[in-house]
Amino acid sequence: MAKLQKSIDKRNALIKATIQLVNNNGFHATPMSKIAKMANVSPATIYLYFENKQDLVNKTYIEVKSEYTEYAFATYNEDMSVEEGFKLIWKRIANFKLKECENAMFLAQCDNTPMIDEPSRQEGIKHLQPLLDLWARGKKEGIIKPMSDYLLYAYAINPLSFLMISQKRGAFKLDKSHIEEAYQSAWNSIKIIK
Amino acid sequence: MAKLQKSIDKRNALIKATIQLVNNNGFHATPMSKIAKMANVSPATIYLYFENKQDLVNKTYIEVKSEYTEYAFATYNEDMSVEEGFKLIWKRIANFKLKECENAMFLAQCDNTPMIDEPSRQEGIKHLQPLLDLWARGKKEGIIKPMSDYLLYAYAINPLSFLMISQKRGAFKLDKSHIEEAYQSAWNSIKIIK
DNA sequence: AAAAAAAGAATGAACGTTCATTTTTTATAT
DNA sequence: ATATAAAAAATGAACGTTCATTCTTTTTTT
Repeated sequence: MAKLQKSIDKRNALIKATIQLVNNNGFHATPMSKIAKMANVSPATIYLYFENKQDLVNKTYIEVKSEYTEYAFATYNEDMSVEEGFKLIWKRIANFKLKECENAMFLAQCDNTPMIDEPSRQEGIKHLQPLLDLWARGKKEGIIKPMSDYLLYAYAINPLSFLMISQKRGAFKLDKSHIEEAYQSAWNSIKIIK
Repeated sequence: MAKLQKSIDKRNALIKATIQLVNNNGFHATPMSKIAKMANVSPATIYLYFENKQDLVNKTYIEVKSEYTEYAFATYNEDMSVEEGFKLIWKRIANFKLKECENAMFLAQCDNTPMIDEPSRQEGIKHLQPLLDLWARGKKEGIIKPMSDYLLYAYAINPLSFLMISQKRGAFKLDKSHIEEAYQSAWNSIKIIK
């Protein structure tokens, strides 16, 4: 395996170009030649950094996913109460989807299509563990509904992806007060109602 | 425009093949030749029924979307109470996603990628009007939170797509009791809590 | 017998990837 | 410091393949 110490820049440019082009055209309509052009690189150069197109997309996915979860959990620690912790993580995720819209869009597309191969998808899922741990604690404490994590995720987190996609399409604008309403809906859907 | 009265069968076979292949491989990895083969038809024959590949996918989307909304609203009428009406529509939608998994998966992929062109997407959205009307009524009656329809949709309906995709990937099985839990979460996220 | 539908083979363009070469960087010797 | 040789990185052009689409011919229907 070659080292390629020099050009992390070039690699980053390729990843960035991939994200933008796939977001706007989909995987099938973004040729390597366009990715190269947008990154100011020869097509052949891509193959010094990635094995092939699939590898480029897989690696891009994993990289963006890490960035996402790192941001989401950056300020969380396990001493917080369940409600407090959830609120914090949720807000960070919402914030990421607003600020890093391109990145978040790319993840959404990957998560909803067969674009990414299965091992890479699994790799991406691992990073969510702290949230699952929080939920486990919440269930034990009788604060969070004793439901499958898939259900919790579907109601607490996934709606943000839909909202972000809608916003990207220009159909609607996600502002501060929407975020607050969304949070209430998310929390109401997973908390135990006394 | 040619009539082609004879072979609605052939057209249906093409639509069905498109759905299956796009579901499993994505748009970019389903060549016309494979669609033709799966439909027992010559590649050239596709062009008697559709203008080109994009048109084939657009038409498939609109057709499946109609089927979906027709099913969703089939037993609903406007005399029902808001809660009753919502529950009914929600359950029909959930049922469709379980029974017509292939179709629902195809819609989810279309809705989350740039696969479909914008006019076709708009066309598909129109069919949801009865649900939006119901929500408008619910807001007026003080039963449903006065939020954007996008937020209501994100929490009440969209999670089902996520659950279906998870199920398709084999990660988890959506059974009767999950559906009930999901319904409660959906309703709790959009109703006004007294 | 004429018209419509379907087929298979053909076409040209686009694509992912590789190849042969050039440019840039690094290491070494003066 | 400078010149030089070796290694690494980058490139543009080229290759082989695949694909969407069309053309010509055959089959089926009217």
